[in-house]
Amino acid sequence: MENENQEISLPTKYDPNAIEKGRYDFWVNGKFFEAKDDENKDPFTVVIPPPNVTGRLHLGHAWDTTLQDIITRVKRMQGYDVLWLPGMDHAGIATQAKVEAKLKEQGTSRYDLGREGFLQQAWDWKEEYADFIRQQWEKLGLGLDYSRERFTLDNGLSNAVREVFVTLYEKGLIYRGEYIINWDPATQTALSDIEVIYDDVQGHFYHMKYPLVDGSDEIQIATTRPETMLGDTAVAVHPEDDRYKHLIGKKVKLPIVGREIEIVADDYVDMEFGSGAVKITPAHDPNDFEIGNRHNLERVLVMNEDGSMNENAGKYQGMDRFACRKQLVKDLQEEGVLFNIEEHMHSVGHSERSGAVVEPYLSTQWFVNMQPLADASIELQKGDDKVNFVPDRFEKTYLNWMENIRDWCISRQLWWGHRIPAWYHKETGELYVGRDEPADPENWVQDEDVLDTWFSSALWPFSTMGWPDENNKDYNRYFPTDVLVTGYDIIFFWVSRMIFQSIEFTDRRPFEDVLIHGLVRDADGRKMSKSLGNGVDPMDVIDKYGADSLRYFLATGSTPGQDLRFQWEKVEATWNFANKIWNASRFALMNMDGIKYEEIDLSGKKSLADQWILTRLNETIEHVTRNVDKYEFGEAGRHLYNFIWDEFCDWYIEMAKLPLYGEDEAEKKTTRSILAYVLDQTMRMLHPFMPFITEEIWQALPTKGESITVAKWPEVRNDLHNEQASEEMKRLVDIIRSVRNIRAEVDTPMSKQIQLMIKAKDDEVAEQLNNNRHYLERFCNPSELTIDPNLQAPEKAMSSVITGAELYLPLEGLIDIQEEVARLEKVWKKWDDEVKLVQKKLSNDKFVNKAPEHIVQAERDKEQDYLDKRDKVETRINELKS
RNA sequence: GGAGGAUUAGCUCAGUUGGGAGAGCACUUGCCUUACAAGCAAGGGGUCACUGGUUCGAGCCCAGUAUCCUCCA
Repeated sequence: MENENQEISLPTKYDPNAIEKGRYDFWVNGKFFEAKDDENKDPFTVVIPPPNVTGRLHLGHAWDTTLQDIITRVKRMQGYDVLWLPGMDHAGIATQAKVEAKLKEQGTSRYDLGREGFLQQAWDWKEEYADFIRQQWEKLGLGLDYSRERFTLDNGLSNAVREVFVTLYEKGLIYRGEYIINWDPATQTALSDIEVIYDDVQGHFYHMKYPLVDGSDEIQIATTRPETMLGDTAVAVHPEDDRYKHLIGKKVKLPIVGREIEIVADDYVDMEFGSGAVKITPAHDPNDFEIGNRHNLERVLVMNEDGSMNENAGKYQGMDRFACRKQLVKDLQEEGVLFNIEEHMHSVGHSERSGAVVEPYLSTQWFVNMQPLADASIELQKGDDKVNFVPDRFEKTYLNWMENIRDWCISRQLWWGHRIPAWYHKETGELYVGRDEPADPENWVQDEDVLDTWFSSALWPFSTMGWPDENNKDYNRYFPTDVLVTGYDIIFFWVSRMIFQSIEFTDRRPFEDVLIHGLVRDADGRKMSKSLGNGVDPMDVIDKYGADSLRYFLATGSTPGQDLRFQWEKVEATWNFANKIWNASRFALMNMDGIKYEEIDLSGKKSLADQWILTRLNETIEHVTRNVDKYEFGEAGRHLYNFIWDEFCDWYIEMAKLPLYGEDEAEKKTTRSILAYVLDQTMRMLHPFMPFITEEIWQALPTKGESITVAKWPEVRNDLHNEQASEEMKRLVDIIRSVRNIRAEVDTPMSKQIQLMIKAKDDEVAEQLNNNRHYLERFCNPSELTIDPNLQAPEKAMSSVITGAELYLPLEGLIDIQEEVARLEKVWKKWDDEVKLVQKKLSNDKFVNKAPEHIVQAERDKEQDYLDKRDKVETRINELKS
């Protein structure tokens, strides 16, 4: 007995925490999110961009995954066999840094533990944080297929990585070589080009002079990194530079060091810049390295891997690079070598991970020869099977990078990652690269380095599906994937690399579409960062306003490709929306009288409001479906918002109260049916955006099915469409608004009854209005309601003209004739302006002749309407004046 | 230096094949109407950055200018 009316005791306020609790378990236990391998359905696949196992998810993750969740939930409801594959990334440098920090706190280090011991620690870390991330996915309500969760370091993926490395090596696309790479002295590993962030830094330009060995002259050079002079092996000038032509081939004596180095000619040198002479340090600068190659220069490395100076730095050995710079500058000044220091703004590379100043450093590393792979990627974009970037402008960003591709340094001096499958023979030094270790492992030593994390991420769309086993069921069914969702900040890091690896190894694009979104910024438009302390934890937002509010805000807060500012007020506004939905449903449930799904009957005699809301529902279904298909979630969300709040709540529910509170059982049943039906359909459309509240409401409503997650996506029902009803409804709303307006004008609240007289244009309109006079009675609260085409306008009354009718509100005592005339004159002016505007258009022959027929006709209709209104207002003014 | 984005109401942003500018928040006024006062009703507020061009018609298309922001070199 108590349970029967349980819904009536629903709290008046929407409490997200109460609703969201336990719902995810219901979904996961029901296996609603698992791909079904159902041959009767088309597959639809998305792979999650695997978050780093380093820590918490941020708002960017929440945004990215919400978009994917919306896409996959819609597709699931539209009848696809959906696979949304979850997983995480081992994040080499980032994770290793965290684990090392933890070890340091414990007073130990990776060197104490050894490689095996350290890796065990890292795996423990991974397990802990993987759990943490899954909990966050749960709170966000993501419909992930956990039965297929993958990790970049698991056996299958490691296998794929090895296969790719060895194959590329065998094809000559991976090579080992000595090059200038970006060295991070803090983490002591190589970085790829895109892991270096360039910042403009206020530094100095140090001007020095090197004396010629024969003492005949000196040559001026300048540098921003004076400590590298210790490794100078030449000075270069432009071959055409008349100032220096006579010095080419001569030698200068390197100050401090005492080494004799040659003056070489190279047209790389810019004659206009500085003195026109450049010091050359092949081991510490990429351009100098190239010049060194051309002139067979010695490469003198003066730094250790930790950024301290090495034995080649002479008396500076052991000093940190920056301390050395300071001391060296002092010494050079004393010797008179360094004669000027200039303030200088220049761009300095910093490690994306550690923030340390990156050192261009000579080192032996593994590289991918990118040109052939990039060529194939560019070629792909010329065909029908290209990757569709959304918005498409990002294709240019992508292609531009591919067209200016540089070789990819893939080795990292870390322990946490895929160890490079290369071995060196202990005796002969012979190199062996293979899928398996050498047959006689005791004679070989494996390369110490691991691969760049992105090397494994690049394989994610197919390595997660069982590749390289090309007979794998998932690989055959779910690959290529349908859409990838990610931020524009990792187009180069990840999107590009997935594309070229996929082409190379599967001969297909990895995904049909790439939906690119922006960055989440703070309310002031700044990037969220640890140093600024302006980050917002999505879990805090959820705790306060619920996952549904956060998700709706993220999904509708911007347009594709644009950044998104996080504002608490907006999340709160979304909560208000959820609360509105909650209360509308509460109202419906309270008046449903326990109607069962089977009892829902839309065939009964429908009221104007019924017909209208069903028509609007159709239109909303059309708009939402179309926009969701285009990834225009903002537009889709707005259509839902407006439909639910402005139409369903503000008008339909209010109008439905008439039959619901009345006596006619048939009317009640139809109204209940329509309330249930419209809410059911609306909840389905809103579900991908706000999964929790919609499931809660849907379960409470008379609906059929186990869960809204697997309910069918709404479709337009032509049998429930009625344009005529929409027009009649519009007139009714016009009248009600006009009356409210006049009431406000004369300070007469709704509670006070007024007399309402409506002069309909003709009998037809009069009949329509009469058929719906119960609505006018409810919303206008008239003491007396007259609807008559032949109405005699009363003298003392407020009036209003709408399309097809005139309204009069005799308000003796409240009405000031002069004020009313002044008010009407404003109204007249408004209509007169409209008339002039439209007539100007219509008097333009070019418009009439060239514009489409329906546009011209619409203008003619408007002209009639405005003229009619203006004249009626004019007549009224004259009546009042006389 | 190259590429891209932004510029619309006080603030944050929509505006999708070019056909009379919208939302949320904020503001003003009136309402405790039995779903919701975190609500309801009414209202104020914009030379759509600027200058040209295309067009019968431009917030939208084209060219240029200004300011801001990103990416690449």
